[in-house]
Amino acid sequence: MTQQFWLLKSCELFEQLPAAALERLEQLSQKKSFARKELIYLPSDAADSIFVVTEGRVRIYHINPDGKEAVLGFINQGELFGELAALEATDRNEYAEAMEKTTLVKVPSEGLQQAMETSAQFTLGITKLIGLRRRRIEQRLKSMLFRSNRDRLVHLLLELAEQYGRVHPEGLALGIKLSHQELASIIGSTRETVTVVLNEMQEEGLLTIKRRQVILKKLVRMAESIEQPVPKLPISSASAELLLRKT
Amino acid sequence: MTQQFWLLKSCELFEQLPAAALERLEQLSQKKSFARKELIYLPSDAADSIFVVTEGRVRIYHINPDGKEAVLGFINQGELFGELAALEATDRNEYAEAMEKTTLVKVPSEGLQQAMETSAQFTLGITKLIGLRRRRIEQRLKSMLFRSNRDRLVHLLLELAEQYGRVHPEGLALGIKLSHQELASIIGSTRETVTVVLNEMQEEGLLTIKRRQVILKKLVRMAESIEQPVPKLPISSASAELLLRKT
DNA sequence: TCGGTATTGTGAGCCATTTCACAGTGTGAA
DNA sequence: TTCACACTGTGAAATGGCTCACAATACCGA
Repeated sequence: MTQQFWLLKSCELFEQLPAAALERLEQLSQKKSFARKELIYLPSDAADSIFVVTEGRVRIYHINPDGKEAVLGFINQGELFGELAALEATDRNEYAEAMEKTTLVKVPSEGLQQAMETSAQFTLGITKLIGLRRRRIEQRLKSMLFRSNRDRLVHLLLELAEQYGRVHPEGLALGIKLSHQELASIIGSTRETVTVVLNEMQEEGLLTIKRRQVILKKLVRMAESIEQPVPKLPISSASAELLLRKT
Repeated sequence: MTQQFWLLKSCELFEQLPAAALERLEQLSQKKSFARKELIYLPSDAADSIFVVTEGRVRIYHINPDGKEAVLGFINQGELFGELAALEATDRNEYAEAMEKTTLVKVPSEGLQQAMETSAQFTLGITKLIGLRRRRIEQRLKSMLFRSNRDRLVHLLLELAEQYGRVHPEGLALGIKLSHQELASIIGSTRETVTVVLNEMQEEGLLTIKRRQVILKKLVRMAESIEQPVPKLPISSASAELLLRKT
């Protein structure tokens, strides 16, 4: 029990809870480990808990009637998922799968609801999280609705840059490795098309791919091509400026 | 002031507030009227308030670089919109337009935030609303990702049935009139394609169109064709059963 | 280091959807 | 009732993206 205590601290959100409430929540929670590619839940499972990722990375996705996957998002260390379970007791309605060796803390909904009653700040935090993710999804829906395959890919790369961008001598490296197949299942395209488009963009000097890692070289030009603002990067503003100067 | 009092009662959500809080909120709020096709806000407007529809209907949409509209949703009497303003002070990031003569109550974010601190129940209500709408959007995204144009249209019609369905001698009539252009801008297609597909479905006896009103005749078959459950209809279960028996 | 598996590269043919252009048709306002 | 305008219908041509099939790499565990 004491070992487990403070586990939830890995997620910012829980810091807003008073110590007593946090402790009670921890006691209700349990730690779980998953191997790479192991399923955490399926659509038909009851949504009676949320999960905090203490280590690893999780992929949330749907499978449609003809077996294709549609990726809804990735959850990283320190983030939580399955949060709609905090609101209503329904089904999961989606798959969650560990992308690598992953450990989670499973927090039951009842405990969470108690916590929400305890702290308005905490509730607000949950609400903001749900709202933020809704914004992201709306953004993706918008880009799905009337954009070409290539534009959607550019869009996705910029989004990934915002979330996983790291400085690299040649540009901005994406700190997440995704196969062409995975990229395709995010933008609703096919593996082959993604291969072709990525290579086109490499020809054009917009990016390079080294050892399956994408490095964006012309952020500004890419952003302009889809008439979107250049994303805010998760790096120091000095290096950002340097990067952006290269157009 | 007294005239205005109780305006917010038109929206269920506010019933959860204690009378005092409600009264304060009403005093901060103001009633506004809009003509058909009048803009309520644009993407660059600051999101500093939410709106409750007391009369009429509102369309929420984006416009993409080449001028096409992407409809995100409709807001009916008794519902509210712009609710993400309750969480963060950012831009609207979308258009809101009155579809017909519409009156709204504009509630400033600060007042709302006060109210949220007052009542955990109220906050939970807001959160559920945001969560529900997120679910809907995810659903739409999913159907956009890997479905044909026709399937997306069927999907949309069933969704509209769920929201606006009314019993009609020949089947289930949709209580909302949308032009082919509008349908297209919801499913990310073109006006011509929607025309063709709708007529195909009419040929097949799945639906009829009378005076620009769609009447669904084979709900079950339509739902099966996209491998979705038949939607819960907003009508008495007796008439529902009768309807569904016609396959 | 080797072998097997996962991933990427590439081209030909095909098909759903878009685009464009124009002809009907309904509907509401004067 | 009439006129104008918005909406619907339709077909030909162009095309973006998908499917399929197979080759070439890269990567990882033993």
